[in-house]
Amino acid sequence: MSRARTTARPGTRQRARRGEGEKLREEILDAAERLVVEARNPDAVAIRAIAEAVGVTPPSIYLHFPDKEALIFEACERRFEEFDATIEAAGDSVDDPIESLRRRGRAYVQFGLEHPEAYRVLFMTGYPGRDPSHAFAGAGARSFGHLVEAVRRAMDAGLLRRVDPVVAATGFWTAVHGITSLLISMPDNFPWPDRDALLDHICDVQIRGLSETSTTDTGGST
Amino acid sequence: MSRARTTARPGTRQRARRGEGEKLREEILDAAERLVVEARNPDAVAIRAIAEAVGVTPPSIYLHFPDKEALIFEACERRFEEFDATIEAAGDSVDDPIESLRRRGRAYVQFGLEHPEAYRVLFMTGYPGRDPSHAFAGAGARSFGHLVEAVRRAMDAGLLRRVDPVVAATGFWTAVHGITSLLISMPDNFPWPDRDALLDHICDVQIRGLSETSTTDTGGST
DNA sequence: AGCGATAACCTAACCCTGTTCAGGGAGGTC
DNA sequence: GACCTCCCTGAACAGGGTTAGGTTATCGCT
Repeated sequence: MSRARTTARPGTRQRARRGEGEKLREEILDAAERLVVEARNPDAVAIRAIAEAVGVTPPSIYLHFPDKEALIFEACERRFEEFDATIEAAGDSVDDPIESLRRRGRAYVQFGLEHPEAYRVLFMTGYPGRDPSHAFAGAGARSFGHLVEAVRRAMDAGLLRRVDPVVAATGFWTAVHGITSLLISMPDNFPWPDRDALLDHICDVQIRGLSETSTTDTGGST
Repeated sequence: MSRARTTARPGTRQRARRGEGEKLREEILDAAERLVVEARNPDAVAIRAIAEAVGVTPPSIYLHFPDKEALIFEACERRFEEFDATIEAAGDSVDDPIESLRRRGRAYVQFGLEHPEAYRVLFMTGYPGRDPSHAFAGAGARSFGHLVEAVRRAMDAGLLRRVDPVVAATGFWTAVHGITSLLISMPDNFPWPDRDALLDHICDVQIRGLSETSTTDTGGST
């Protein structure tokens, strides 16, 4: 209960036994995630601070991670599985495919807002040149596949227009990402309308926009 | 045409005359914007590099900007006016309020992708504690006001459902921001569907979702 | 013309950062 | 006990943002 977690002199930590070198790796990831959450800003947490929190010297970090960016990314990436599971649970909590989609959207936003640092690192801070595609090829692709299936189920039930499910799912994703990321990155005093009303509206527009037979025939552009 | 723009020894620059101290400020902003675009990453451009590009020493920068973040933000903020004007022009290029909204959406995404660094700084990199609200209270609020009016016009023409125009405009904004920001920050090899088809779909869903009398009655969610 | 005031800028340094290189010390094996 | 190997340090490098204090050029004024 009273473990000294915030600081630890190097040497404090008990050296890992032989063959248990990976133990330090996990401790580093734990500390990194914790510090990122506390600082509410990945750039503000220093490698030295992470090392100190673990009770180890900075170079030890580089025995397990190529650079800081990879470490931070991996620390945040671990939330990805939980992210997917949370959304799936929300989606499975109801039978109606439409309501299921709505709950998925709400769960997505809620999870993002509950883990803004991880969400930011995963979805908002990719720079050209950097390539964390493995993350999106793994847990990300799986999670996206779940969304596609949810959309497809609604289509099969005749509740949504038959468009390309992948395009529809991508559009749904970008919509919920839009509000999530803006809620995270806009200044605290940004003049948002009522949040719940806005979220309801956004999900509503998605569902309506994907539904059958709207009155306005959306003709081609140009 | 052959001005040495990339480097300049301090002292190279001719000292501004009395009362023209603000000249350096503009030169700094120009250099900062140029370097950010070249580096495609705001964090990668150093104050020292900006100073050198202008032909001045680093401390001179702090005579005009409180810190690096403020400098970079202001350099990117200057695009905001142009952003608004571009969207307005696109929206005014057609009479039909619905098609006008669609063109606004497309113009928004296009502008964001043409100025990804500025877009990122303005809309994707706000951290809690940082407060650039003046930007959104100025050009941002004006631009958003234009969008609200465009939505209201479509409602007045009986083409959109009568919901709160501010909520509808906010939802529209978050939608186009969603795809814009993800196209900017996802890895280059991310498996996007066809971009044009996706953008058309997204605008389509927004329009349909805001239109009158969809078949599915979207009941309240708990 | 000369002088002081002051705006405009520079010199030098501080402290912190990510990262590297070479070395030391504990655990297990013979 | 000797040795080897894995786990980790000590010390340093190169570069970053930022600051305290000094220097220079310009301009109004006499």
